[in-house]
Amino acid sequence: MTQEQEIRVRYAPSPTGEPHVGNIRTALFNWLFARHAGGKFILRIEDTDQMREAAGATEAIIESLRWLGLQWDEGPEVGGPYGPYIQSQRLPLYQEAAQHLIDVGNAYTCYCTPEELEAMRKAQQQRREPPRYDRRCRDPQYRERLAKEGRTGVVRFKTPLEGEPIVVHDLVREDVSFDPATLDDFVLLKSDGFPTYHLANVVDDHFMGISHVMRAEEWLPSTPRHLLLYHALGYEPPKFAHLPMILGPDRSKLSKRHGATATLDYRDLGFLPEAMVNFLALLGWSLDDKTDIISREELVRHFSLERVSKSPAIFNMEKLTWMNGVYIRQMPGEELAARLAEVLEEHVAKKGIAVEPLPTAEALLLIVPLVQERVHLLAAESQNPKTPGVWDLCGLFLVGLPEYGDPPFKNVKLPGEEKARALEEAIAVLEGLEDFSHAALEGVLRPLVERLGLRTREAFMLIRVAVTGTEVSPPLFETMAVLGKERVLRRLRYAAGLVEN
RNA sequence: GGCGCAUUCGUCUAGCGGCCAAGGACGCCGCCCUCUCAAGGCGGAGACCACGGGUUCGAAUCCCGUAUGCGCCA
Repeated sequence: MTQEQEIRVRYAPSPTGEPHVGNIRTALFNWLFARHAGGKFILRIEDTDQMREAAGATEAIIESLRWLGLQWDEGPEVGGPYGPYIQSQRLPLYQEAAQHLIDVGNAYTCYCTPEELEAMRKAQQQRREPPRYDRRCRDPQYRERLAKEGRTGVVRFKTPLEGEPIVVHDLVREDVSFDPATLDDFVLLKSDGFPTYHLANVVDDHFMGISHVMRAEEWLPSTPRHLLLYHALGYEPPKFAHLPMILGPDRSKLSKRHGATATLDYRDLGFLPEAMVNFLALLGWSLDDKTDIISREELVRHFSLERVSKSPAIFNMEKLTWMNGVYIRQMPGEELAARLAEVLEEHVAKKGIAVEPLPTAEALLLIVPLVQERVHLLAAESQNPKTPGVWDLCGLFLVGLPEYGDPPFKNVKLPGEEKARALEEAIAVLEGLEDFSHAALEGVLRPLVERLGLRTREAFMLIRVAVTGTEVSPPLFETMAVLGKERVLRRLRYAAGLVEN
């Protein structure tokens, strides 16, 4: 009974929309568990709810998994020995199972109409009874009378009316017991011949040889039904682990209201898959008391269900953003340059901005040292001033003249004539400068500031705004060096003109 | 309403009976570095471990209630 069994786990989403981060976290844990144990990770599409199916959802699921690098060993697109891996293509299996249960007396056809069920429910509520199916179609005579009216029915499971508590041996929550008397005769097959989740997942998990079912905690209450089904069908049940949910900031189940929730939204916001995996792994699992940055390989090496926490977690975007910055800073310069180039190219094309050096990876390589530790998100623009977008950081290196504020030197606390004089002096000094390296620039500008009797802080802010258009930029001399003599002088002259007015 | 799960700083968490007058991280505040921002360094505020009872020489850790939150059923 407890013979060595291959570890086979599955991620079984319904294609009802783009998978949100809580959903994909379940996929991650399954993937980590499989990789850790050297087992198989299977993708199965549970598309038996025709009403809720959304166009493109399966593609979004696949894209999300691919983005995060969660490769599946069996499933759509890759096949496998237990296919098909799409439930709507496995209908005969469920119908056979349902028929078998009818044959052995563990299920029956129920011909009650939705209206009758609704009326039943209302009556129960008035009598302050728990609303559930009253099993009237268990009576063969009653049932057959309805059948003669030509009604189509559903197949219901014959739940034991009483008995020993059903105990779920959950790998995360220990033993959880349920009183069978609280369960009703749930539906196995709907009138359209499609199975319910309960039947389909039990049948599939059995035939696909799933050893461990790891799913969100919301499924825990239906697990006793599944156990009953396993036994009635003569299947050996898998081991169960119910994972804590991920909640929105208001502590309710994550939903569209909470802003970005779809996994792919995070890609579009400029998050790296490595950071996402790291962050998601730590939402409900931890290695020890100090590890926050952990590679995919280390996660695989250390992942275990014992260290999965029981309580739900709130998705904290600020921490994710910080973590993303950590990964960006760790990135090799060439790689960052290529990623920045990608983002900038698209942005420039979309906005129709004229750029002087084209944002190629090669051109960006010069800029990378100046922006790497300032980039938190690989997206062109950002709503948050604390985490500027790539364009905000790099744009000034790519345009002929930057955009100046209005008024341009609002926060430079120097009288107008002082500004003009300082800029003219700077232009004069720089015109004569052959070597435009940052060291050389510093070598002439610091003495200049001293000669003019200005405070370095104010003087350099003046030049910064003149050269970059903004009060926040990478270090001045490095920035000027990258821009080059010609562009720096052009900007200084333009800015001097602005001051005159 | 019934059933179930959960409950340690704002957030993610460490803690599986004494090492905890509770540790780390994000965020926040201050200082340092400094031409601005960022990064980095240092420091700080922040959790009577939901509450109430037990058990024990000793409880955040075990047990029982209560409360709250969440989920499932319809």
